[in-house]
This record gives sequence, C-alpha cells and structure tokens, in this order.
Amino acid sequence: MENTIAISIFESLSSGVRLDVFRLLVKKGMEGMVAGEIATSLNVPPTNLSFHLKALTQNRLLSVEQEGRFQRYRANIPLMLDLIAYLTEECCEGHPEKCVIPSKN
Amino acid sequence: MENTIAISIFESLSSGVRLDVFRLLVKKGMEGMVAGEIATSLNVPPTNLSFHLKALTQNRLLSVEQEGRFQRYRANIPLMLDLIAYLTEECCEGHPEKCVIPSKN
DNA sequence: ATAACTATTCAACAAATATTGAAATAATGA
DNA sequence: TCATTATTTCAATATTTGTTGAATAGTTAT
Repeated sequence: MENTIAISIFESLSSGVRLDVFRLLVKKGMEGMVAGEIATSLNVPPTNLSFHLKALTQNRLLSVEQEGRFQRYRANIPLMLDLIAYLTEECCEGHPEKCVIPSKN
Repeated sequence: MENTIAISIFESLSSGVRLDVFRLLVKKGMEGMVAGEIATSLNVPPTNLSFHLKALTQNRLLSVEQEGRFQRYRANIPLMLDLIAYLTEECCEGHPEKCVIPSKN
C-alpha cells in the first residue's frame, strides 16, 4: 500500500462520525445500508452524513451502489485488511518477535 | 478498545509527518530513536516534530524515555495491535466468512 | 405533469490543526 | 560558571476540516 493511500484512510477514520459509519457498515457486511438508514441509525443530519460518506467513498473505504432512489453503502473490508498489513509490515527490522512492550510513558 | 481511544489513534496517524514517525519507529522496534535523529531522518524542523511527537505520545502511540539530554521515542506496538482487533471485531455480524469483496465503487 | 421522497451540492460560517521562528528549559562538558 | 547541545513551549498565523440550512438533482408513484 502506498503511503498516501494509508494517510487518506487514517484521515477517513479520524472523525467520530466517519468511524461510526465505517464500523456500522463493517458489521452489516455485504448487506450494507442505504444513506437514510445510516443517518437515522447514527442520528446525523443527512447533509452532514453525505459529506462524510463522500469522503469515505473517495478514499475507497466504502463502495456505493444505486438502488432505485436509494444509495446503498458497503464497507470495503479488503482495503481495511490491506491497511492492517501495511501497518505491521517491516515491524522491528523484520524481526517481529522483538516487538516487546514498552510500558513506560 | 474505547471508541474515543480509537479515534485519537486514527487522528494521530492521519498526518503525514506523524505516520512517517510512527512507521519509522515501528521499524526500529525496541531500539527506538531520539528526537534529533527522527528530525534529521525525516527532514522535519525540530519545533514542528516536537509538536507531532507530543500528539503521538499523548495518544500513547509512542513512549518516551529520557536519556541524558536526549529523548528516546519508541512505538507502542501492542496498542497498534489492539487497534487492529478493534477494527475487525464484529465483522459481518459475527460471520466474517461473509466478508466478500465489494469491488465496485 | 406533479407531488413526494432520497440524497447530494453549495455557500457561509465555525472550529480544529499545522507550521514557524523566537524564547525558554534542561542536561552536559569545558 | 559559562558555553554548548537537545528539545520543548509559546504566540502568531496559515491552512484544513466540519457543520448547517437552503437549493438542487434524480427517482418513483399518482
């Protein structure tokens, strides 16, 4: 994964609204949810939700499919898995067994 | 993991500078790096780096230890692993085998 | 056609974050 | 003690991001 992609994904998930939306859709899996359901479920004004859905979709964390007059959104779970791989790669110079806990702060 | 903690971690990693710092330190593992080394390595002005190191440390993604007049920073790898678990939990209503790829965007 | 419904875009404004140089703090060594 | 080095804090400013209501566009049903 490219650095810029990873940054955009973290940006996407760094807002409370967007993280809630993404996790809600991760739970729903393939079924997904239409925009209005998401708005009701999370109690976010539609205009604001739309702003966040757009950001998530542009960064490919969500896919969107038209369904009559509804827009159905789904989480892009494989992308999330790629991100996880990116975060843990090259851990400890290739010796992940050395990843010991630094408890002090 | 709490929602607010997850958000603060994503916020931390949503800046190019901070993501670079974190990944650099993940690579270094237990060895870590002192602030000046990080500044030189990433070509970030010390005053700006300090701002980002503070954010990362407050959100517990980094630990810091004084070493003479140096400050040695290390990545909190276990916290990163907790975050990953948080992201994937409850996937597909508890049926992660259903997490099929939504390729369309 | 028109009315009802779903969702997005737009423009204005509010709020949060990032960046910088100068000054301050703290540790070391001459 | 005094100069040097490492890093952080501060204050000013620049930039980015988030929120809202009103207007718009597309879809369906009458």
